[in-house]
Amino acid sequence: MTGRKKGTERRDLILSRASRLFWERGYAETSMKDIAGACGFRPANLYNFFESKESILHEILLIEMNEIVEPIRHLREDEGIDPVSGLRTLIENHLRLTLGEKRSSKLLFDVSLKNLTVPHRKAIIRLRDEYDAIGTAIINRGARKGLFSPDLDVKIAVFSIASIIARSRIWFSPGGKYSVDDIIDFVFRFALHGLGAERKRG
Amino acid sequence: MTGRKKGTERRDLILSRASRLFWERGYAETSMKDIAGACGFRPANLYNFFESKESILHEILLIEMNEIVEPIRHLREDEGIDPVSGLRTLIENHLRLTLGEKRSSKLLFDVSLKNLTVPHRKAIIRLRDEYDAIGTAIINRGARKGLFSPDLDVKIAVFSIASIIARSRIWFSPGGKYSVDDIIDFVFRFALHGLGAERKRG
DNA sequence: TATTAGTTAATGGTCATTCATTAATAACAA
DNA sequence: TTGTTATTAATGAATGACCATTAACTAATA
Repeated sequence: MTGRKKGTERRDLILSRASRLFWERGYAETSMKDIAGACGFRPANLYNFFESKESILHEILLIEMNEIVEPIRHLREDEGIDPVSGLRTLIENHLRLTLGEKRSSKLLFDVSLKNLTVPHRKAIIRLRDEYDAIGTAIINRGARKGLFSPDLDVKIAVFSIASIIARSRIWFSPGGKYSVDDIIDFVFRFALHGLGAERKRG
Repeated sequence: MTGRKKGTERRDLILSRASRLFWERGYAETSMKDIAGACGFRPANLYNFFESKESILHEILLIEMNEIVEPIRHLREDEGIDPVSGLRTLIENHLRLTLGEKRSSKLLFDVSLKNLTVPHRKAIIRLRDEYDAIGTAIINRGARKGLFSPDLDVKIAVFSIASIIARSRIWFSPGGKYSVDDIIDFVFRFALHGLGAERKRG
């Protein structure tokens, strides 16, 4: 009666179901039994595909962090791109991923880093630092061009914008008053003005 | 050999030590043994002062949420107060509490609501809603007076500002490059401009 | 035949909580 | 002041549940 599927297929299934559970309930509150159950098999079988619970978390964070960073990586060095539309791209990409299918009310990234082993944690933090560097580069370029306020601390600005986005998970309810595009428009305008850009209408 | 202290004194000790642990490690990652150990006695003794682990969490959240809301409660109705300085007061009070002594890298509020029983959760959410209502009132008043942009969604604006503050816990490091006052100044300016206030220097 | 998805059962651990008990203090009576 | 009782801080030990992980095994497939 035991069916069989290809290996990578099973890995993907586990990652996807575990991701959903981690986001919904949190890492500590999700058991291997829960994950196995959501996949339709027994806990022990998970160990045929992953070393440990922690390694599942690590792989999920790695994948999702890469999804955030990869589409905007080119914005870091490219001097030709308008800083304002660079900012818009960063915000839009990050928000679409944050409020997309896997929507939930928890903050997996913020909270679960401590559950990782040191090398695993370093790998995730490297990506987070890259995100920060991209945002910093865009804003610095804008400030140099006189588009943004010159005396604003850029590091805190990037943290602030990322915070609004990351935490939108908590209060956003799909099908509610606001669409994802509404949020994108708002956050873009809020950030743009926050950075000191001129307003079109006084 | 068993010493004795007054009851409320012990309750306060437990709340203070548990709060620190919850903020540092998270609720699920903190055991009753940990809390008892931090207080200098055995787990069983905790049940002489609290009904359960969950009730400890609830009381902590209630106290700390009240600390945030109480000092700004009067701003909700008071029409006489300048909206800009009202905004400043809200941000400053919230940030000082967020980055104060109990500084840590976790987001207790955001994450641990699910660990509460329904009535306990409702009590906390009522306070969170009150916070939102205060912020909304201030910004609405400012928009009516022409100080802030008239076509900005006020609800999302309040969420955004609160998100920057709540999440500053994660990246702020005391004794580092920035002081708490630096952060307050930044967030105030960022929010003020984000809301569409005129800038002093173009 | 070799591989591997999947199983059951067991291991050792931790967890929150309860119970019965001890001992120190407070409250009160004589 | 002394003796008595009630209260309560604090304990050790036990309970039952759940946890991540391992080992030994089965069965389908390539």
